[in-house]
Amino acid sequence: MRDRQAERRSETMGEILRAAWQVAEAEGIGGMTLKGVARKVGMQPPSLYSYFGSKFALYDAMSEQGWRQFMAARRQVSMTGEPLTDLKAIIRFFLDFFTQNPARYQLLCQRPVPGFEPSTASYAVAVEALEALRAQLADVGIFDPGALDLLTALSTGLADQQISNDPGGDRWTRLADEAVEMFYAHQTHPRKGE
Amino acid sequence: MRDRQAERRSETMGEILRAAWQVAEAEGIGGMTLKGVARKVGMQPPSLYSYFGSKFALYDAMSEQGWRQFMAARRQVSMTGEPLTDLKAIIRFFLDFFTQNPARYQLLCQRPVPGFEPSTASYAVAVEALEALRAQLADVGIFDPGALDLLTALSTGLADQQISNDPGGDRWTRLADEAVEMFYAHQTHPRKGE
DNA sequence: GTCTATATTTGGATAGAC
DNA sequence: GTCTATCCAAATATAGAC
Repeated sequence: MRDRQAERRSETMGEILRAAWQVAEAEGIGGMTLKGVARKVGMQPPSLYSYFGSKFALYDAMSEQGWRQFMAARRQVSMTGEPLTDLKAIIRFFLDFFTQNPARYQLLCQRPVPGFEPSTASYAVAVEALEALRAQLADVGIFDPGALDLLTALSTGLADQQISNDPGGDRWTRLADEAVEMFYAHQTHPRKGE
Repeated sequence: MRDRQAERRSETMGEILRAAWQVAEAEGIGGMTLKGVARKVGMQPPSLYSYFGSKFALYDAMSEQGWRQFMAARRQVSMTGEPLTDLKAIIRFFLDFFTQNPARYQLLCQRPVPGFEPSTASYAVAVEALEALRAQLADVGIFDPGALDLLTALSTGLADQQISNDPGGDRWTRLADEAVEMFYAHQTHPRKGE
């Protein structure tokens, strides 16, 4: 038999999370307040404590949800089977996903809230996302861990610059394909020892 | 005749700034409080207002000072005259300068404090730093504005990943030379139309 | 489960004495 | 120029009624 009680509860938690993201987007992740979230969801601030034990717990749930959404959306990116093309698609997706929502980038990829660190559960999903990128790289024949680190630096760097210095624009995101080509060429045709 | 009054004053401002950086380093840039700064400098919080009109004004002074220190330290980097070698040195310097002090990176390269934006004076120094990098690129024969953006993304990406995911280590900073080689090779030997 | 009321803390900022 | 005292606002969190 269905547990309507539990369904309702998780539904409300979803509403709160959605409201939290909206507030974070508008005020910055550090500027998000329980008052703002409560108002957006039509509650009084104390009521939120029935669902999340603290503000940090809410941050944590947002973090985990963010990475789950990342993975879910990532699976929707259509792959062609051509390695370089697919790698480009993944990186473009990464940039879209995060530049589209700077608060998400801050919470998931940085340490914007003094004192807050994601729980192990939330961290695990992030690791999963990194592992997916590693697998993608392996598909195109790149196995060097340093290459993976270089690619994450390149990706987050583009996202970060885009968000910080040209919000809403495409000054950096439009360099995505070129960046991947540069990266790919470097990994597959190293200058050293050739 | 020397204005001892003014000298004393600017000296004290320097002390406050130094204390502010220490607090920011310890608590995160967003966790910096006037109380903490005052205690570190041996004052009561209200006394700070004789020197800085608000917390944001203090942030702004820190930002400007940070970029000035960046430029000053940058000038000390010894140049060989060999384009690629010198570019590597600049980027290594950039990474050292910022990973050495994450709070500095946050304040100077990101938007970590909701509501705070650097004043035009402070921003001007940042622009100067970017201009210096542009000139450096021109020296090695690279004039494409997109290339400059790509290099800033690469640099900040390495710094960001280093600070966020391996603080105190060198997992990303050690990739600096390789990153510059990759970048340089890409700019000087483009695949397209060759 | 949600509310009102309130506790608690904290931090930025001002007033005015010295 | 620095202090004490204080204000004000905001935000997290708890207690207890309904």
